[in-house]
Amino acid sequence: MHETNLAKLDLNLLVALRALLAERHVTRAASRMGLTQPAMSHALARLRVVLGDPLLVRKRAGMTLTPRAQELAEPLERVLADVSKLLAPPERFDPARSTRTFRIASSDYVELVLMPAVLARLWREAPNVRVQLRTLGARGADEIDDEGIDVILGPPASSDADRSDVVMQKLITERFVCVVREDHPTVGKRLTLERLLALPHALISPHGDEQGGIVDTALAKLGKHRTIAVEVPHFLVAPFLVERTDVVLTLAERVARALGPSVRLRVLPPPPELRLPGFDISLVWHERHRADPAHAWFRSTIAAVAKKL
DNA sequence: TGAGGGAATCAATGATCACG
DNA sequence: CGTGATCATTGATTCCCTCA
Repeated sequence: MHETNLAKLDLNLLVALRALLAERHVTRAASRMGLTQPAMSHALARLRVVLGDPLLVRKRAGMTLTPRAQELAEPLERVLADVSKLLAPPERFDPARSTRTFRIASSDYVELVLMPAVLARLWREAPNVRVQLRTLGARGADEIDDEGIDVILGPPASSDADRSDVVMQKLITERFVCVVREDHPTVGKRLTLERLLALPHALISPHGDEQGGIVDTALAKLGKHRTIAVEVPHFLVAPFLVERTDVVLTLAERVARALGPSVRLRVLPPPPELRLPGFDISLVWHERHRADPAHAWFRSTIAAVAKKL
């Protein structure tokens, strides 16, 4: 048998071979494996066919190994040890010793609000793991097929519902607030709808979609319209524009909070009649990672941090 | 559900050795 | 040399699994 056909080979024969090589005795090899002596004799006969060698031959002192059998002993042990390792239950993930790299696709919103706390917690338990943050595109869960992305952190995309192989866990619910600069000349402690509409607006529009944002949708239901003076693609630039101008910006509450110390902003609840909906940030991953202990640990760490926010 | 194949067991045979 | 003991091999049968 030059071309080894593993599908046709009973790999258990290798276990029998190990017993035979160790015992040099068919009867004892049989009892070691819990077989009868003829069963082991048959196994030996099959091994002789497969390997094309007598393996054990009768001599005065009993059965002795052929040279081929002696050659086989050491690699056989190696192979069987590898097989045992392969079949053993997965090793438990040890955060303290892991040097794994985790890849996250997310937005600058998540990077600002979630990642500082996540990284702090992560490295407290696993000082040697590494994290790569990638910008989340508009394709939602489809991006976890790319370049080994472990998880997506962001609002669920509309296409995600089609994917049955993707798991989604809601982490935080976010509300919107309005911000103006702290010393804004015309805005006081409250923001009425009339005042809001009188102001120039900044719009955060990550994917540059034309139909405007959530605020515009809410206003349209009231038959109102606002003036968008400036449109920016990133969450984090907009507050700095607000700080130096008279524009009003509607953005996620936690971003406003996180920037509080470094940007002089006044945070105001949006006018209640606007009925602005909130949005969710979810943790999204592919089902294939379910049994991976490292991945599970990573997910639960993120979830635990998000719960505390 | 029944045919077919593979492996185990049972039973018998063959080979080797020790000992009188 | 003959005989009994021990162990491997062989053949028949049984059992179990798979697949049509």
